Amino acid sequence: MADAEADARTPRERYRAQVRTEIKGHAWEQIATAGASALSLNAIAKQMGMSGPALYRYFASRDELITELIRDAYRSLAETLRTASGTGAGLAGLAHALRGWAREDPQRYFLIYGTPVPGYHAPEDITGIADEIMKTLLDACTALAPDGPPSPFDAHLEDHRDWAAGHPAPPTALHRALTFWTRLHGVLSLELAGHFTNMGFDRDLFFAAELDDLLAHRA
Amino acid sequence: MADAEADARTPRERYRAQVRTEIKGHAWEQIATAGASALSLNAIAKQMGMSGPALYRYFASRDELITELIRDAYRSLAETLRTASGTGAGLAGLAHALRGWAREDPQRYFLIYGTPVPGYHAPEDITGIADEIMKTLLDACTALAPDGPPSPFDAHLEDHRDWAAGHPAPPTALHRALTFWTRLHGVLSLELAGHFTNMGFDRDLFFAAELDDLLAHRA
DNA sequence: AAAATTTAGTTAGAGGTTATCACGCACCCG
DNA sequence: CGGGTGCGTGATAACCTCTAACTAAATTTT
Repeated sequence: MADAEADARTPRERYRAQVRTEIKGHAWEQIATAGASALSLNAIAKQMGMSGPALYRYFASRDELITELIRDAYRSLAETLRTASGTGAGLAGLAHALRGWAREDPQRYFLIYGTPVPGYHAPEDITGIADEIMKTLLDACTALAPDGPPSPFDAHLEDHRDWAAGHPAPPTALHRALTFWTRLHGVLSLELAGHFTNMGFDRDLFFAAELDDLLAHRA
Repeated sequence: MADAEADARTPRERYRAQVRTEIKGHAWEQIATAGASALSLNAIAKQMGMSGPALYRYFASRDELITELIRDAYRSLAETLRTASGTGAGLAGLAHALRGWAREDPQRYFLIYGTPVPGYHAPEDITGIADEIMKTLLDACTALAPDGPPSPFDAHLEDHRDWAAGHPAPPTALHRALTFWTRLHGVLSLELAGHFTNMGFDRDLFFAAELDDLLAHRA
């Protein structure tokens, strides 16, 4: 969890960066145990032994802190997937990396893919990270041999591939990337939210089955 | 939106029920426009022209109000699906009913399937409604002809079918019900959260494609 | 080195929230 | 028509975010 802003020039900046990451550490702890809506700047300050308003030297508002956490979550996910992509394990490797990352801290996953708050819009640079995530996903999908003729929806995607940001993936790969995303999110999100808890079946097996179907896609 | 508790015996109970539903009405309004975490009892009271603590005559706490809203959301979804099931449109009908219901009020959908708050556990009777939803889903899946030999995961489900609550669905139907749920939730959840907004493709077409794949499932 | 500036942290306070309490008043039932 | 029941009130406590004014310390400039 080495923070990028830990190595700064002047001692002042070093200290400032260190306090910022310590604040974020306590914030993550609170989020993991009580959810993002229960995050309290006051409580964080108390934990750090200083009084409330001091935190406003480091984050302009509660929303800015949360935005920063969202940014870090995106960065962490992007790095996890990039690493998994580097091992050459393909789409399946990406899937298991995603699931591992999500189960490691469910609330972090929900910070990205959970209930949206109606007013909120993520800052521009975050969509950049999201694009990188999509890129590694598209890479893995392109690596798979195209299996069968493009479906009608594949053709539609071919005509609306702006979101691929110039990635040279064939239309079937575009489609597979999309379904990879939505299907795994479907399983994962319900699993993490505890909707499977009294259902008795094996979550690992179900995820694996869903992944298999995703990989063994015929035309 | 006729509430079940609207027709009560004594005038007192009638009035009480009416006020309760009016409170819930304002609550839904707030949730739709600002999300559940921004729901404020105080604001509701102000809207209704009475002062804060009065609402505690009708709901013991903010949590109890939200729980009641969740209950109503489940009931509404169950009824919607039951109705769709009655029209004989099959699984596809259920899918479109689900999507229509979700898009009608995204925050209501997320109240059920969105980010879980770590401490919270839904009361017993809500799981009963969830069971009914699963039942109508299993009915529709059973109505479809079983297509091919059961997969290994189908076999696993056959051994862990407690969640089906005695429903006589064949294992392939159990599996299809599960994937229907998770896959459509995956698409729907990301769509409602706005993750598709700048991607250019047609959400209706994508949903239809995902549904087609779900229905045309080979072995 | 001393002075000036920047920055961290403090307390006080405004305005918001949930929730409890004690009280008055009105309604409904016997 | 009297008396219990229940509704709504204001006051209050304990939180919350966030602003403002001030102190003290560290850094930078002269």
